[in-house]
Amino acid sequence: MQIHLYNSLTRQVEPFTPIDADEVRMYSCGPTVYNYAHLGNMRAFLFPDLLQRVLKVVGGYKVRWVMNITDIDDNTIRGSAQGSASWHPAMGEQTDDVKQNLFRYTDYFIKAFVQDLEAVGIRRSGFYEMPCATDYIPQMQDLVKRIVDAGFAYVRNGSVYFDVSSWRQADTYGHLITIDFENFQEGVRIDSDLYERDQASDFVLWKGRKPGEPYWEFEVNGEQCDGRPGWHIECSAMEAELLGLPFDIHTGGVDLKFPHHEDEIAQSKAGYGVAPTHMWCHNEFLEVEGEKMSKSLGNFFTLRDLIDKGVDPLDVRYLMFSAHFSSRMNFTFAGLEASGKARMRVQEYIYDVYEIGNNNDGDDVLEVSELRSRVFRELADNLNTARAIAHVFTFINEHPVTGIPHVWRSDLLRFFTELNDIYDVWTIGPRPAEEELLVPEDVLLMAERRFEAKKGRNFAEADRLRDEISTAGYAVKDLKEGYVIEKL
RNA sequence: GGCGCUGUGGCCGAGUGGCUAGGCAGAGCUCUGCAAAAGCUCGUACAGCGGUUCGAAUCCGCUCGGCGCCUCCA
Repeated sequence: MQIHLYNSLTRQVEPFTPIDADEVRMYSCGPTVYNYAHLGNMRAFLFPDLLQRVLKVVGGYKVRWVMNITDIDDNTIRGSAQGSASWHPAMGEQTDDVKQNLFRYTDYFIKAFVQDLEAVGIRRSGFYEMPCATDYIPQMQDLVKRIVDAGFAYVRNGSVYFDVSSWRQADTYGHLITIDFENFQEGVRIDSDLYERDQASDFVLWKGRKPGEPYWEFEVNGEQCDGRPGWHIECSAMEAELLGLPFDIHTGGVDLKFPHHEDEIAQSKAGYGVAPTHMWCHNEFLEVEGEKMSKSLGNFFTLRDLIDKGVDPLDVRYLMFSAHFSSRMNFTFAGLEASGKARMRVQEYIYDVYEIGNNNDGDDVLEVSELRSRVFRELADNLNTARAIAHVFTFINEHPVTGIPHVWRSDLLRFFTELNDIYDVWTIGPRPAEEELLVPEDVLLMAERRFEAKKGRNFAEADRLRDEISTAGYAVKDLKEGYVIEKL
């Protein structure tokens, strides 16, 4: 099915066609690993996961998906420095080797990050590669040199800066946003690193080494420039190395449009002579309880915070899919709970489908294939998950499983399997056998006594025992014959 | 200040000028000793004002509110 996507570059929805017919190449801006991923991060990573799955399942493409990990920047340096408050005992002892410290620090958060991704159904197997910036230093240095050689960068005190004003004479600077240069150049940009720049608008490609910080040797035109890569250069270099230029789709959060992505475009064009991609897809921000998520407001949540509260991370995944990725989303606990219930309703329906009896009243399977094309059409249309799932619920409402003819069964199962290749929040299989709950003896006994009391129409005693059982953490529910005990 | 986004029923959230998305909550009914669970039924909302139009949540203008980027935050 033809996929349509909103392109931030052209500001419209356009039909998507990969450059190479047999494989879509896609790059996503990943995390800086100095902390646990928060909910906003999860949204920014669930977006490309959804996208690559839709490309595979609905578009029928193979996908080569790369998401970078920024492991060298001010934050990771600060976090791994001697005496850092964010150094975790599990990282081991700090050594005298600052680079060693950096890697121990980032390794810890990379592992945590991958765990978090897996928890919300972003599988490691979905990626072609998750490159760390520090593994591609030579490629970055090569790109920096190319830009210098092309005349669009200059060295100043051991750092290398991109020369925006000379670039503007050669090409456009401001593809993704409209830059007001009058305002821009006079801007109050304070360079806290005390580096000199020709203009406030120039950005750093390579940062000269500072005492006590990790660095890599580098020489530019005879000048010694030992230091570390700037943030933007990482992506430009790794894209070229792992995907080749130009590739098909670049994703990231809206906040990265400027300066990060704009600078990426400028660097790649200046150094490689090619724009990285012609399709930029951005996800909007996540807000919490109607306000921007921030530590000071006390509404800042990592995925781990929620898991600690007993939240099923798959409910988080489902919740993120309930709104369009291009609109801001308001995270609330009520909404999370609603998502959990909605998700379970579909799950129950899937279980029920497995139990469809020999009902041969109908033979028309068209409705299932119509459901499939309706749902997939929405997903193909710029990933409209909200409308897609609405069709599923409409179907469920119109077709209670008890009235479904047996001939629909295999088609429904095939549909839900396909859908779950994208959503990945359900179990496609028969309802699991009633787990033998590890119900304590005394609860079993109380339940049995209650049942006897009930049979003897001693309802007061029955209710009293039910209260006692729920105090113990279990719920007893009556069936036509007998009862079941569930954990609360 | 510059650039841009946004305001939908109790909550979340789709909506391409005309055909009352969907979910959750809530209410009623059925079932039940009572509950729970389940099933059935029920919601005509689009910030305000004005305009364009046969017709506006949707287009235009203004007002009010919220938000983002311009600060190495997804």
